[in-house]
Amino acid sequence: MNPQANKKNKDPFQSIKGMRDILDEQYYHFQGFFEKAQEVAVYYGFKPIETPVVEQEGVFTSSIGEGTDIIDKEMYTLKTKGGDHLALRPEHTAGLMRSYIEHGMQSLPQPLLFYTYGPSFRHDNPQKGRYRQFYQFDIDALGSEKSILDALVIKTTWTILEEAGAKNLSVDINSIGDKECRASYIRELVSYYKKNIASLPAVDRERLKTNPLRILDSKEEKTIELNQNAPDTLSHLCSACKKHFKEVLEYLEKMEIPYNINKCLVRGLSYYTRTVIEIMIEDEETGKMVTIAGGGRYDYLAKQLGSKKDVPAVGIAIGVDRVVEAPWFSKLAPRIIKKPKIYFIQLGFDAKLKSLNVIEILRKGKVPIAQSISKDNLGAQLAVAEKLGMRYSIIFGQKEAMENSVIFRDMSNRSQDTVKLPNLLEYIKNLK
RNA sequence: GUGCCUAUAGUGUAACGGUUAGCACUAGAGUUUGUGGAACUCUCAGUUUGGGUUCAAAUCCCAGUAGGCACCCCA
Repeated sequence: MNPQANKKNKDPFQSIKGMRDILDEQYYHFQGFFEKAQEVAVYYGFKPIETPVVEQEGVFTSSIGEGTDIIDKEMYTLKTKGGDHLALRPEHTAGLMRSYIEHGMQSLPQPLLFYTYGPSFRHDNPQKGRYRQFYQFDIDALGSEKSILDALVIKTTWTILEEAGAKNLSVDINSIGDKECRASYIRELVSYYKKNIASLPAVDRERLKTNPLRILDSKEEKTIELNQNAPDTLSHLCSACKKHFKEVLEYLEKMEIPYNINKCLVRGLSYYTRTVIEIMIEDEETGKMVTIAGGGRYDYLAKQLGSKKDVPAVGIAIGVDRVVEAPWFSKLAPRIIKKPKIYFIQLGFDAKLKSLNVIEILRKGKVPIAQSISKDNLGAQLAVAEKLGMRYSIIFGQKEAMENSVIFRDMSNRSQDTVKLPNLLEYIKNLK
């Protein structure tokens, strides 16, 4: 068998690996979360923005950085018939900054606070809470290097997550410095690892060449041991970075956000500077800490995207799939779902014909209802209404259809009135 | 990209290598049903895909695909 020929055996109509349909309850969970997140973001002064899902490949390669896994093996790239090299966004930040530069937003009063959300794409192997098409909610503050913005972004994210039901969140924070101090720090770090290269596992030797900072959050036991005595970023910060970091921590204390300085916290993306953040929560099943939001400051990204001036900025992305699937998620209901108090029961063909008119009256009167169009008998339908916890039901049968009226039944005391259709809205209004 | 585990109607499940792949729920058609969780009748629908072993494969073997878990990486 030729294994290459087998590759073509894929069912052409099957949904692709790592991608899924979002339906029913789950759809509402996403929608409910996005509504709540927007509400909080707007409250803190963030404005909505939406950038395209596809960008020129260069937007991501030059910002996220070649040598990172995201670019080297996880990005969905495509070539158009016209020969353009495009890519599905692997995250929101690069596109957001591209938009800022392209629209000359430097000339607006700074900073600009944005939120954005939607799908991103990474060609990664799926596992729990991890899909190839995944959803992020991003909070970003562009155009200022003030430390209060780092704190504001954290605070906003924190609040969104708490409103979504998260308890006992933990914030890991670190500073990886700027161009003043980072280069010399990395040099020192590299020389430290080189000195101890004998006890450095193979994976991390590889990282020493590609991205030495990442050795700091290695999971290799030997490396973790080694990292205890590794030079840490904080003591190598230049005075400006040190001050910035200290201020961020002060703000967090004022806002009563508990944080944990994690000297081994670094970021894989090459555009990060100074503050790096990760917000984690304990997974109730495994007891492990799971990252549900992450981000940091990216003061140099703008220049990498062709801006003549630096645009200091800071942002965090929430992994929405992980939030919505978590057992603690409070299943926020979207606003379009109104919880009805009235159950509409219809009996017989004539009633069904006319029932649409009755429903239209109720809809215009903004009275939310639930209804059954099944042909169950009256008793069964009343039972359903009972089960759904309806306070009232409207019974509309042959007789009522003839008489242009409905029976309005109070489920709690089983009393009922016959109400003429023209008086129905008035009658309902008087109930409340 | 790597490793381990898994795959039977829409869902949940059953079937020693051996009859026509069974059951429940759901769905659809119908009968009955005018006041608090109805009954009955009928119907649709399945062995993930491709190979192999065998007289015989849902069952054993190989590969593909998808899902789960872990690594890598990351939100």
